[in-house]
Amino acid sequence: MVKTLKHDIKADFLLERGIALLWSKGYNATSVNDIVKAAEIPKGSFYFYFKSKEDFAVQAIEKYFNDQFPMTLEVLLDASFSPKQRLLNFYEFRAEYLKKELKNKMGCMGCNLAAEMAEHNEAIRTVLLCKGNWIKEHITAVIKEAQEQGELNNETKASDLAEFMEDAAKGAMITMKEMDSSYPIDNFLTMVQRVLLK
Amino acid sequence: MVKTLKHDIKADFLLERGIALLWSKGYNATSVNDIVKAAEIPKGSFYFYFKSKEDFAVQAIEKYFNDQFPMTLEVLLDASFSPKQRLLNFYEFRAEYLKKELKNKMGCMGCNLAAEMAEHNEAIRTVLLCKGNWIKEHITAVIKEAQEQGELNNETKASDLAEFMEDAAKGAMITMKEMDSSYPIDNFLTMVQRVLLK
DNA sequence: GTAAACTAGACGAGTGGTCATACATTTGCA
DNA sequence: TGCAAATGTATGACCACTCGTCTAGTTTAC
Repeated sequence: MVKTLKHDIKADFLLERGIALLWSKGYNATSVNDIVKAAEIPKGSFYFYFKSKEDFAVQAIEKYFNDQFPMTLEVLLDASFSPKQRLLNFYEFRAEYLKKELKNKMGCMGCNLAAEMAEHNEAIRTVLLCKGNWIKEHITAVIKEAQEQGELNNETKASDLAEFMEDAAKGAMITMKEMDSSYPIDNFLTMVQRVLLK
Repeated sequence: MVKTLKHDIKADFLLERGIALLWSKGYNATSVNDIVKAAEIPKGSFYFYFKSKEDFAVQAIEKYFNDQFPMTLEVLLDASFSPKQRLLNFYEFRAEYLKKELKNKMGCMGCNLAAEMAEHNEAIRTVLLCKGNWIKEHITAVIKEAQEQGELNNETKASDLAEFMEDAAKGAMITMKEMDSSYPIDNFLTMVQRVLLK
């Protein structure tokens, strides 16, 4: 089977519909039936486009990060702001998105799937790890810039600070779901502004 | 059905066996079959002890927190240390447990289940929220003590700091699973010591 | 003898995945 | 240029199995 353009366009459409389900319900609660119903294709077609449900999930995670992150990356790299201000803008932008678009409900798909699947599925763990590192590298680079310019002290290694902020954001997103409130992410943002990037 | 002592003991035993499964595999990947096999009881008996799988999960979460937290609470309230030192001991104790007992693999059951279930199951969301608040209240109280004694500055509201540290810990536990490494929780601990509780 | 404690087994619905078959489009060659 | 062969795309019935739940019944204890 050779991958044609048409094939890729339709596979991408299935991924788009499936991401919404995986994001909200997780891996095990999303069935292949759910996905084909959401995409309005017959069941049999699913296995023409994807090797397995696991293969679908791996590709869905890749697409999720490739589609979502560049939008926030623009904010992180916007040359009209100083490095430190770009970091603050970046986290504020993401917090607004979580609150407005997702209504405190869905959090981050990567984080949800990591909690559910990382221990028992190597393929999914690996792609999540890879995409997470990609994001942290970008954040680390901007922290380094800010440190070099004296905007931030360099008591903390840039990559450690990036890791800590990303982890704190993950936790806040989970508690948002638990509380059904924006308080955890608002609190995270305040702490980033007042303590971590002061 | 009247709840006898014998009944409760056996139900508790089922919960104990089930917690190990829920903790590691999550709600949807743990079947009633898995639970009765692990507890070596006939399948039919499950519904003698529990109303439903959801009811089982709610009780399992309650037992999980009631069994796990008191152990760490002792560290948090140990009168032979100052409030600030107790907070540091508390997080260090938990980090050691995650690394040694759980080998970076399983994280916190509450956090895992929140990520998987909070959006779609009110009963589970509610019990997780309630138990999470219970823990945060204890932490908040010790932070307040430390602030009153001048060990910590009171720029940050005690409950906000407690929330932030708990969220950061949750995120670190998820990344631990993702990376299969203790780095995120070690990094969390360092940041708590050097930045948050300095 | 009787009530409470317990359980076997089956229910219907759903699971991820397969496959023979059909139609559509592109290709190679006469 | 014509047309068959090859390839790409689409389909839903069907597989063996598992799911959570329940009823009808057996076993146990007093």
